[in-house]
Amino acid sequence: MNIYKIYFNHTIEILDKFKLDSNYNFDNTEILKKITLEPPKNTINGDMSTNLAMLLSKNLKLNPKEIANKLKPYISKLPNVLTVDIAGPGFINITLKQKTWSDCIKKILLDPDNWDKQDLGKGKRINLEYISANPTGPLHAGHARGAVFGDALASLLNEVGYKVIREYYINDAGSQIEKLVESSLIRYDECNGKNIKEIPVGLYPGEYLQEVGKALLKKYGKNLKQNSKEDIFNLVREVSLEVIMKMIKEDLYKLGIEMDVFTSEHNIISGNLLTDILTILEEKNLTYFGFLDPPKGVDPTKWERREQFLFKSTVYGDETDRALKKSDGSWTYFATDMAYHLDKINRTNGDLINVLGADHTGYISRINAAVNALSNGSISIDTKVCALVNLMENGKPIKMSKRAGNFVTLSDIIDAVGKDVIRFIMLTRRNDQSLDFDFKKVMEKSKENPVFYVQYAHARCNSIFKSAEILEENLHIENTDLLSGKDEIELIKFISQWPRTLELAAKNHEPHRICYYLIELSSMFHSLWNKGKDNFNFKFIVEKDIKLTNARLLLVKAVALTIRKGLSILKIKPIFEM
RNA sequence: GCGCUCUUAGCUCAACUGGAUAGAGCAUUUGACUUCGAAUCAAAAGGUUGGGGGUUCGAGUCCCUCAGAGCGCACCA
Repeated sequence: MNIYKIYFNHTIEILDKFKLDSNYNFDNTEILKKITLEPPKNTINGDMSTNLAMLLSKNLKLNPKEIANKLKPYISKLPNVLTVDIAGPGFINITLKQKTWSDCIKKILLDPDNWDKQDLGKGKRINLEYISANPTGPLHAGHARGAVFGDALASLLNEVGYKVIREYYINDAGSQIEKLVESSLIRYDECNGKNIKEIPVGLYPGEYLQEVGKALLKKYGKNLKQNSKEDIFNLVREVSLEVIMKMIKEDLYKLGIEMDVFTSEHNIISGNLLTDILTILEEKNLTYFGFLDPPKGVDPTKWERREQFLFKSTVYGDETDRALKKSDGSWTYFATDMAYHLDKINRTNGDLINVLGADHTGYISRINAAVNALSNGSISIDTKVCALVNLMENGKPIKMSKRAGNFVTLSDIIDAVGKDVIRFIMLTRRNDQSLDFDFKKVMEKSKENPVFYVQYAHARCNSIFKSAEILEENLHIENTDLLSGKDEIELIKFISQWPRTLELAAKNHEPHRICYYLIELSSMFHSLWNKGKDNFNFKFIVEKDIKLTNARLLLVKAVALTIRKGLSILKIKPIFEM
């Protein structure tokens, strides 16, 4: 039950009626795209506001206010309208009867699980690829943001009716895997009692690889190296990946994340997909052997002009064409990634979303071109970029150096502050803005810490039920029209905006909106709570008035319910007692 | 050098994707606990949305330009 949607639909009906009645002849397809019905930013402008008159003014060549006046009678006739005002440059502001709002609480509580359900996705499938960290070591702090962002987005899209596939791409091919194998072998020797001294530069020095060494020793004993070179490589590769992916999965699990699909780059390469993309591209005449211009900034002495096998990504807006094969004839990373995207397209039969780190922004346009070419433009891909996270300790940045080995792992952070705190804080900024994560601040029990602030509001709700000595679920859903205080009604209006917030967050792929909504809802609730301190009449529990108390407790219940809904999308546990 | 992403109050950030007087929190000043949890609340003050142009009924949001920050820039992954 999205009340704003209901009146939005009324507005569209009015447009049709108005067109008919007034004999105006105009094409309203543009207007239908731009028409809005929103809660105004400032509450003095009523409950809902539409820009319809302003949009019509272009077509009718009339002053928007004049049109608004003509529309006014139509809107006044809509159900439960108290007043219609024309304001500013031509906004039509609607105020509904108070009872409409108090009735909302009734509707919400009569169907608490489903009142906010909306089927935007209509069961459509979406493939959401996120994290996809290289399988060469455990996840570190920087991975947390993309992980949480992707996971919250998946959860959010599921909530509004999409069928989301949570996918992780394992980059288990290429030179970094060769280095991993080499590094693992050193650790194997170490476990075998050999003194290994320092790990050579360029290899992976992390001690976590000792786990791989141990696993190798356990599985193959002391004679692993008697196998052929190729066999050793494959055996070590397999065990290394197994051990490290297990670490990664465990860390993700600790963060509340379970992926649906893990796809291996290695498998993509050994399958038929690369010949498939070649067939598609060649059919469209999108490949050629040729030369690329040197990029402007590159040192000319280092530039070597050579012929390459290229994909015409410029056809789809990329800045330059991209190489598909290396000079030794093997496929480039981009080519296999293209094949991987074809794989996703085939399996998903729906749109794609990629969540990347900020250091991969330069990669987006070529992937867009690839998806466009491979799907004939029928599949859309949205790439969300997560900006940097600055780890701080009490306002000062924590210096990390991979070489010195003192980088903070994801597991460290989870152990330090808990998964719920990480999940919330990582979403308190838009994804494309960099974010400070301060270990001290996120653990603070004060308003400065938004997780605490929201949880505290929820705990307070619960505390009221305890004081009233009634269980939330035993409240009778009646007398809601006793909710008549200005702040009570404002709070109800804000709760009524919840489905709208969900919709906006889902459509724009912006889960941070959920966090901001919850913070504001909590703020309104805390405020109302304190009203009762200034004035006895505003307390939720009014000793001598059971009916009024019941009505107010229903409002509190709706607040608690909405906080829980929001948190559950973020996969955060609500706290009932601090 | 080229491209992408950014720049909003002293600080950290929002702003319903083009809407009305740009909103919060910190910090500052001042108030509210014999009463449902003061871990909270109320109020004041704080702005030429980096500068300059343009598009239109209307711009933080779109276009151009300049300045600054971050990231990326032929076979790596």
